[in-house]
Amino acid sequence: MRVTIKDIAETAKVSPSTVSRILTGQTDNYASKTVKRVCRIAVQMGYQKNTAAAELVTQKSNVLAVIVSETKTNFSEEIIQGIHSVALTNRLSVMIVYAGESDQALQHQAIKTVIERGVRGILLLAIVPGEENTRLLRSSHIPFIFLATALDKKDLPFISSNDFDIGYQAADYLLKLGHVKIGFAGLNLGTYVGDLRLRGYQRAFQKAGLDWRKEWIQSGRWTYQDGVNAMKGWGRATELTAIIGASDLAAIGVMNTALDLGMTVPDQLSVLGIDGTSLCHIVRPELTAIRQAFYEMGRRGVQILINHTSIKSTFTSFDILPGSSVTAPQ
Amino acid sequence: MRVTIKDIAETAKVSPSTVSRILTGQTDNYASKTVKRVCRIAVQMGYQKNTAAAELVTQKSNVLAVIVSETKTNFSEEIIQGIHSVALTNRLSVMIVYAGESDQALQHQAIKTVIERGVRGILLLAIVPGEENTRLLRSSHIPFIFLATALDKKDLPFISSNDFDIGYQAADYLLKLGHVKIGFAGLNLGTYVGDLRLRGYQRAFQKAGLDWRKEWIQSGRWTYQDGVNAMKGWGRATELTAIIGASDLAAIGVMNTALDLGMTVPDQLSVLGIDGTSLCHIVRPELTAIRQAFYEMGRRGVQILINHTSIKSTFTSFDILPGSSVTAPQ
DNA sequence: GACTGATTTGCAAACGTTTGTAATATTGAT
DNA sequence: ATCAATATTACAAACGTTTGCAAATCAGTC
Repeated sequence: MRVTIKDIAETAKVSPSTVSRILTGQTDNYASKTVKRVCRIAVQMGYQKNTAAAELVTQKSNVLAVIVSETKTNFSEEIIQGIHSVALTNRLSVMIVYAGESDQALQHQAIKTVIERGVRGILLLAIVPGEENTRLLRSSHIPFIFLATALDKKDLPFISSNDFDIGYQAADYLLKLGHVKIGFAGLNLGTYVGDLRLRGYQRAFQKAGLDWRKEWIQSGRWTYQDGVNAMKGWGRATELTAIIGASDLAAIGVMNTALDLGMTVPDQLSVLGIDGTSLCHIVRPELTAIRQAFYEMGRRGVQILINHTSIKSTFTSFDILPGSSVTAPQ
Repeated sequence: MRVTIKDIAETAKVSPSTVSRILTGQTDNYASKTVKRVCRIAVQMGYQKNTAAAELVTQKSNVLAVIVSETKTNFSEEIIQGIHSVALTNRLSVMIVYAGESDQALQHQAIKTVIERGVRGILLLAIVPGEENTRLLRSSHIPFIFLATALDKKDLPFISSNDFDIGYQAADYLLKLGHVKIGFAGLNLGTYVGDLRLRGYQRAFQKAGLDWRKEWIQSGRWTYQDGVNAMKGWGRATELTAIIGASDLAAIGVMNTALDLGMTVPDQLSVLGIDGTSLCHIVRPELTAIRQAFYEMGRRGVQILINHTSIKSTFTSFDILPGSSVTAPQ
């Protein structure tokens, strides 16, 4: 029912190939009056290109796929905005597919869907792939890159912060302020990222010639609730004078719970977040945090995928987002 | 270079049509040993269906398009999750395209993109379309529906809350608690939604036999900053005893600013949000809010689009999300 | 008016799948 | 062995676009 290139060709008294070339902008070899007429008729008839047909014959698509984990962190949005910004200037569409965080079946489904669509590139957000899904990605010969999560396997390309450095800098920042008993809440231990951040934290203590204790580390899965639980566990009378939240949400969980327990932040307890998302500004006191370059991750990810250079892992930088939740120990 | 249905057909010594039918699950009319063999070979050869080709011939796609406004509200995520949940069970993919909030050119671009892709349905999030884009949508004959924003034009289908009722209930809730001087911050006046909420607010006053004053209404664009500005404008010595934020963010802006001014919430000033997103839980005091059924909007939107019944506007219900930011006047 | 060269346009194949219809193979009864 | 009925598979067209190459048209020159 839709009007096709053929219909236009007929009413314009030219061949379909002429219409096609004109509509795709190859107007150089055409008389300008033909170009005008064809364009006018196309608009008049309400022509809409059939992308499926075009992609079929050209064997390529203008869609970027983003596979997002369901995880309840909140930085995805920022990354996706970065992705969109570059996609827009390159006339690429973005298709977003959700996959469970570690549900390999859902992941598989998502990856398969986008491969079958022959997308131009695949960006995987905060996703840790299993063996089989790694194979699937590779076999597709579609460029792909992982964002916001470093990976164990050295041959999978990713863009993320250096998590060891994050752990190190977070601890170092507090140590330099004079804190010596520093908690770490909500870390997902057992994951590559979680373990790295912890090692960075430990290294900072080592460099400072100080000891850390096991009970200062409360693991979890980066969530608000993990922060709440950690703080409840330590309790009001804790020896800790500063706490690092493994994510902004975890940090806010810690902070709110501390406040609920009747403690003051930052005077009695300093709280430092990791991520530096917009949440930091809307809580009181404003959260001081290690700010990751999420927007930049998204931008760079797309750029790497569409430049046909080799796809290699890189780190984005991070800095301190100043707030009011951290101070020197009183 | 990718392995096609033909390749499978050759190695399996059957015709392409056999392979196609088997791979699409029409196994009823095939000998089970053929089915087994074909499936095995397909997997072995690493076959991935070419969706573009399939969509071209079947003339339909399994993609739902979501057009999202860039606006800095934060409920989109919840709606999108609702959309995904229904999409998943119906084996539909979701393509998300960003468009400016009221930039008609960007909107046009986004709509055109998804139409050209022949998507199965279009969901427009918090978008107010212009004349031309309305025509474009209509002419495509693709089912579409607007979410989270009611529309002036009676013939455009939407799913949203009844904004008049929201304004009414928000004011009524505070009036019933005994407040009589109630502010309203961040409303985007001049938009259909903003005006409706204000009229609801006014009606509640009227019903209570009370008067409201113009300077109690501070317009804006639903943002955090608008809340901040409104509260700064009223100042510490305001006569107001309660304030409605036009969005959660606006309410939080009001609340934080009030706290920064040295006021206490809710004792000196009650603050009520509109939306009821997850933000309400992470601020202190927890924000009491009118909670809209965003997840439900997403779910219902998809259901309406894929059931081939007529697409009509409906309202979703809302309720009060209890928090600690509202109390009776002291 | 024929020839040249440049400009403009058309032909036809191809992309990989689906599907209506036709063809073939199989089975069981005679 | 023959036949009918059924179970299984193959043929071929179609979807709407792009694109290499060939064809047609045109302007200018002799």
